[in-house]
Amino acid sequence: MPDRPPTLHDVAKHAAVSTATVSRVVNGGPVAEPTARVVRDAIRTLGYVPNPAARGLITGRSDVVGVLVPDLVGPLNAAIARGVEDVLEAHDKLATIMTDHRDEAREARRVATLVARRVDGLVLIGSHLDDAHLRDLVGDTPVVHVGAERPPGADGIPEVRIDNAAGIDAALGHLAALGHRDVAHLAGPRRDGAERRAAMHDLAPRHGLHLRAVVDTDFSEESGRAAGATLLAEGDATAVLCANDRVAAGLYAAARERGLSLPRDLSVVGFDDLPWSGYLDPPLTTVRQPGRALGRGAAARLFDPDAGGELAPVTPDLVPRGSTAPPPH
Amino acid sequence: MPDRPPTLHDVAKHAAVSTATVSRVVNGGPVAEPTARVVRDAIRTLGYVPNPAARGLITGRSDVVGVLVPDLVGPLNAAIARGVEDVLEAHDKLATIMTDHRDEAREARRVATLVARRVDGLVLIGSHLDDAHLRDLVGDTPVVHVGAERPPGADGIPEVRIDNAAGIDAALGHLAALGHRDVAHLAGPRRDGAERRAAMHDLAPRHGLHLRAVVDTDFSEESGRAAGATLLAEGDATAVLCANDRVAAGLYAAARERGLSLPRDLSVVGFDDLPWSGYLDPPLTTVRQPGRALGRGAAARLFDPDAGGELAPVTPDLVPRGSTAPPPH
DNA sequence: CGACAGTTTGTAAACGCTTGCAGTCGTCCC
DNA sequence: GGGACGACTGCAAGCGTTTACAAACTGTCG
Repeated sequence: MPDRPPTLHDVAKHAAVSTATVSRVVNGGPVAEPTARVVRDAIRTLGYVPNPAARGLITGRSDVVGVLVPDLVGPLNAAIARGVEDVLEAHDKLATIMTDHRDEAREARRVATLVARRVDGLVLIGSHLDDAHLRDLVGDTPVVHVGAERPPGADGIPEVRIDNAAGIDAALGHLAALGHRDVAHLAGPRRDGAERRAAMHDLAPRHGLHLRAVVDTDFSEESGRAAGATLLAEGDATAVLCANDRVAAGLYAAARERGLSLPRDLSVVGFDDLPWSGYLDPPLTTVRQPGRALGRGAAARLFDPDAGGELAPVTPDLVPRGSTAPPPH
Repeated sequence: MPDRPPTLHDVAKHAAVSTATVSRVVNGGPVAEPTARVVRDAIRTLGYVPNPAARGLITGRSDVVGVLVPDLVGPLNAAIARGVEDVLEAHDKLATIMTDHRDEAREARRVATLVARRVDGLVLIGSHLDDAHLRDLVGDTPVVHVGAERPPGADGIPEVRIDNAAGIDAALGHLAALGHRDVAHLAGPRRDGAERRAAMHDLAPRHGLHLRAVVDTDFSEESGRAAGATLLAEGDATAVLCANDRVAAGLYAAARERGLSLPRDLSVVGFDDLPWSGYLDPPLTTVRQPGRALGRGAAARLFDPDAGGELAPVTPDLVPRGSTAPPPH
């Protein structure tokens, strides 16, 4: 191994040409074939590898994009990161992943670090930062949000989201196919909750389903248990579509308390596909957040010049497991 | 936002000093307080942020370390990455995480990419590369392995591993405390398997436990089922310590087939704490791989100048769950 | 045969920063 | 009072690239 990695100069000297020529060979500039051959040989024998830092100094691009992930424990965020990496790899760029931005200040600091490093773009997953602050931090570095719960009208920074309606649609189709006619919904708050609820109202009829009841939750398991108890007391739905998996877990508890057996007496569908959803008893049929596709979409957005606003939402898919079955009777 | 981020020159002009002085202020060189104040003000009003690429060109350091992770799906690798990040953050460095190096060629390419970027160090998790090839790729970039299954004697590149004996010791202590006297072991292959098996032989007596049987597996669930069936046929142990969680899951199956109820008839302990281990029925008591500590150890190693070889192994901890209970009778 | 377009190559000036060296002061000591 | 010494500061030379710009050819065409 060379003590000091070879530089453009070394190659130039070795090939008896100017550094400009070597640079052109490396970056595909106009250079006569014989010369190019000599240079390529020199590069090979010296084991020359361009130093991206120097190039970046001039071009202004670092070929790195920063990814901020709240955590990597669940498969969803990991999958998103993975999707981002997919497209970065295709563009010969690198991802710098930072995790665990617990609070806004911490996250802001990290964004600043990344911007200082002149990243070519930023993918923010589940960000806390409001648009104004963010804009201020990043200057004109391209940014994309993934799955941040932001107000619907927040403009400026593009965002990749899933198509909640499509997810609900898939779940309803599944239930209809099993023979259900009467469904209920444990709804959630904020934007995702609202969209899912709206989709229930819109789409249930199209599957020939009757939406018998909607009870609110705050997305937590406990609220799911409480809302589930309320729902089950009415007892005229054979299937419940939950706003997320946590709520579904709460509904499991409520059903157990009532002495119901799942999925014999009641079918349950979740939303998100959390890591443990497949290990519930019975394993939860749920709508999976398509993490990798989300990540791909976000990264693609970074390179696409076309203007801001919303991106085409990504379609989630249904994961049929043991919590759904034909209705009783 | 400025069209072009301010440079050292801009600050120097604004503060009426030379760029050298500004640089010294930024990096804590010797500069008189009044001057420093003026410069600091200029930096603040201009919003100057040093460009690490330029610095790196000169100093040779990029303040980035590369982390190669096979995947981010399980909590273990994510935790390792997190641990690495912990210590990097303390050193004002950044982690560049690349995932999914499925095969050796792909991994080699990624290592090369990272080295070309002049990373300050490399943390390789579960690497496929053999030492010679790796050495060749990285030149004198510091490298640390985490949890690679390499031959025990492989020298040169430091490696962080867990203390398998300590893990076994904790598990045995747990079983002894519950009142068990007769234990068995479903052993695994390779280095980890061998160490765990050796620890069983060494340590069981010290806990007053009698190691009644050892059956081999290949770390797979199916081999665990088969080996488990063999083991249960003998039936003189009240607790089985499995080489890993997969094997333990196999043993669950074997026990079920035999009509045994866990943990009433048999206590089972796993090793690794896979994502689903807590969702088995009963939830598996297991020895958890301390991912974050592993990551911390690895990263710390990167900065420590002290010489190669093995690192102090990291102690795993026991996660008591539902698969262990006092022995029957 | 000279001008002209094209092609290929080299020259040199950036890019934003660090750092060895040398200069400029003001002090201290004998 | 003069030299030595320190403490600051500026000058300028890099670091490894890219990239206008210009130079040097090769043919081509009139």
